[in-house]
Amino acid sequence: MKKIILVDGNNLLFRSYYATSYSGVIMRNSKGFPTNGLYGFINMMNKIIEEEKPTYILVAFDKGKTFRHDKYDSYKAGRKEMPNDLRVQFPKAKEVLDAMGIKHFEIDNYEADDIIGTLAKEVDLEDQFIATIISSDKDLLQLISDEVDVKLLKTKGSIRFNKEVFRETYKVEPINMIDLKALMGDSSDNIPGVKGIGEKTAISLLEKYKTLDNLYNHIDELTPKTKEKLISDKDNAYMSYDIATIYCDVNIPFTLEDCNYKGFNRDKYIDILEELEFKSLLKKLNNIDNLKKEDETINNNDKNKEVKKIDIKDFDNSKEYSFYIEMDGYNYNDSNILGVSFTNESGTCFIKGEDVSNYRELFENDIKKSTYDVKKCLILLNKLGIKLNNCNYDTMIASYLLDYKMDDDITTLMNDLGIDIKSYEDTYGTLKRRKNVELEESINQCNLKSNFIYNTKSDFLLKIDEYRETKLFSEIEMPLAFVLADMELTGIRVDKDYLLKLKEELEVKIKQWEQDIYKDAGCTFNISSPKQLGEVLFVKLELPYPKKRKKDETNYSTSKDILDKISPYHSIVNKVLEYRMLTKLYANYVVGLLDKIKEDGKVHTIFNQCLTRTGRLSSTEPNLQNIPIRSDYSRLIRKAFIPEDNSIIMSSDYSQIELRVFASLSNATNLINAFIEDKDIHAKTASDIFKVDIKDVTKDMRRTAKAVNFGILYGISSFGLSEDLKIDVGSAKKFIDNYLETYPGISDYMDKEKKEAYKNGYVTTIMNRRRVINELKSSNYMVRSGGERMALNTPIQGSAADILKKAMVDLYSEMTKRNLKSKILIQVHDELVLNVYKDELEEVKELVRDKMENVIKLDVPLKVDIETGNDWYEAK
DNA sequence: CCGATCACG
DNA sequence: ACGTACGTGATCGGC
Repeated sequence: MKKIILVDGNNLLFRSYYATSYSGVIMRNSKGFPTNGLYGFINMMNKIIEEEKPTYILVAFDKGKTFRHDKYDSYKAGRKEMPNDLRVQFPKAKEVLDAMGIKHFEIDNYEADDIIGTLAKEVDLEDQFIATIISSDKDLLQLISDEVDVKLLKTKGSIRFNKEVFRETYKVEPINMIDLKALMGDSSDNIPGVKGIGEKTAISLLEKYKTLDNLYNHIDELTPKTKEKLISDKDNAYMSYDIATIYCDVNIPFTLEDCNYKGFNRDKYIDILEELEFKSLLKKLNNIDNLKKEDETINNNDKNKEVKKIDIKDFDNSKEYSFYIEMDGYNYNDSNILGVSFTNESGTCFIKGEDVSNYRELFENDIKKSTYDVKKCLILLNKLGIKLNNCNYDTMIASYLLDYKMDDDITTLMNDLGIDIKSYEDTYGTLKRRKNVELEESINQCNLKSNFIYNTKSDFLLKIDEYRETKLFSEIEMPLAFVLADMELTGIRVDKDYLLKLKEELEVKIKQWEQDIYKDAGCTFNISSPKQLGEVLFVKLELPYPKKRKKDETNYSTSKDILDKISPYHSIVNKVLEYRMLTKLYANYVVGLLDKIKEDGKVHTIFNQCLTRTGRLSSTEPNLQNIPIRSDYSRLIRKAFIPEDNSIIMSSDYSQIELRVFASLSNATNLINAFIEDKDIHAKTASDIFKVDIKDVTKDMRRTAKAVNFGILYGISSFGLSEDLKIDVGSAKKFIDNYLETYPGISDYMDKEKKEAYKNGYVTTIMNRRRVINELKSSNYMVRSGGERMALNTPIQGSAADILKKAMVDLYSEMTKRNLKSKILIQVHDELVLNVYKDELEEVKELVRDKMENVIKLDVPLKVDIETGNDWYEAK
């Protein structure tokens, strides 16, 4: 049996284009030719060839709009014109295919679908071939048959649909995909479908009635609502049916046999890659060559050519090595070790999770080690009572500092560097649907990962050095991972009874508000649904909508600032606001938090050290960085966070750290002096810009000045400030101009910062943390100005993050050295929360102040405010 | 699964 | 003439 791969070329190029040009940033070669679509396209074609190993392959393209659709003007009108930057990439794509030795075809007035459909039918009719169709368009699923399956591309990975899988998913035959699309529509293809009918409803309808025609024949059996929808959109349904139907009768001037694939024209392929300047692809090509050479000497039957497998008995643990721990879940707090691979210069070996305890020596000895996500390792090993010594290199942290595209799955980085390996999710399945994985595959992947860590270490370290981030890496981020691991393991105690009491109290209050709101509205509805709420407020109660609505906008925004504006017109509005606050508190901070309390009566958050673009940490499960404080009632949640026995909670937060950093970076003398004199900075700013004595600054003036100060940190715009202060743009602009006149140097600083960012393509913080800002290259004004604001804000937010991170490392190291029982528990961007034993109170307080205030020497002093209490509420 | 909303710095 | 502040995470409704 011969297998032919049918690829939807338009679909592939479209996808790649939009996948890599988000925010309007277009990747180009040095001649300005747009290449973003092609990059993904070529990668995808390579992946197809590797995975499918086709002997027959064809890529189909659209040519002109299909005449069948001409009668539907509205359909045509709704289809967006192809951006020019994308259009010009099509001819190149075809050149690439020629160089790759892949046949491609297009024909006047037909779409790629139709060509694929015709060939799929041909495959059905003869008995030499079977076919696999590759696209992300579900429409093509209608072509599935005994001989034809579809590999449906998803954002992450792909799903292979054959008849059985299709039936299981959609409960109908593949050909009824057309009926399905007729009902549910497809926004990406401008197929309207029937309004108000989504995938779920459409499937359940077709499960019973099979086809669109039959459904309309039995329309009286349906619920009144559905019936009405179907009747009012009948024309659209049938038009959608027409559009979704793939035409399978194209005149094709070649045979399936003509699609034989014989491999690349290497020289031509390299030429094109060079022209497009796809260095990583060229490098990959090179690597493959090298691998092939190595392959013959090392291992000639294994798929993972570069790994030299050795037995654990033969592993020499006296020389530097890397290790990779594969776990059995997604969150290391609820997972265990599945297996570990170790790599040194002589090869890679693997041990199973259940054997790890027998090899504790491999973690606890003094030999230099490397890994990926050392914090994860520390916590997984801790469950087995195993320590980790001398692990001073973490590929995750290194790649984060080098601003690679990465996440907590090492395979993202590996793929990015051209190594072919399935993602964790592709291998082990999703949290809900786990896959059975052969031990062999697990071992191979784990080996590859460990091998990768070992082999890339020196390159990464060199690059870190080149970026002048060595100090940041070795003295801040690496040690910080150990601090964070300790904080996560320690956890924070939560008063469960208190939360349960609050829960009951909230349930009563929420019910009361609910009834009250229904009474005001004259009907019951889901208050939490912005759609229904908008309907009640602005249609039923006819409250004035205070904002211009864009045409074709169907929903009213019911956000807080809108509701604040209309609250004078009806008593219901404030009730809704109150209801919102209470339900938020209930779901997010009472029930949500209760769910996260472990058997030890504590919550153990996970701090993500390698996520934010600015260098800050983030916190999840639960997020302890957004516990309420701004409103009196909500902040009562903080009473639930309590100390250990014989301890108190201590909170130490930097006063105005970002503004201080900004003053220092921008060299604004007036601002610097204000901090040196330890003045109320917002009041001082107010007195400066309103030109009044500081004693005469009113509350309102101070509030305005505060907003301007914040605006400066965010990369101010007069519009943004006017929104925040609810004043007109003209006055906002005046405030800003005034500010910039009052503090000379700031304007120059911001210009300089932007210029540097444009020149380099990135910005840096005081510790040389780097953020690449591709938005600056955009031709889109909005995207570009967004980039400028990032360029202005990142050095400030990022430097402040650097400072607290270093303070944490310094503080932790001293606390450990002194053998203190007290612990750092939480970091909230400019604040540390500690559990402090009463007998250590004075010592810790002094230590915290010293380490935080003297962590770095700036042109302005750093200042912390320290509070203590019997819970987090009191310590503020 | 995404957008809206809102919690924090 | 653009349509707007920087950085996060959790929950909900509605497809």
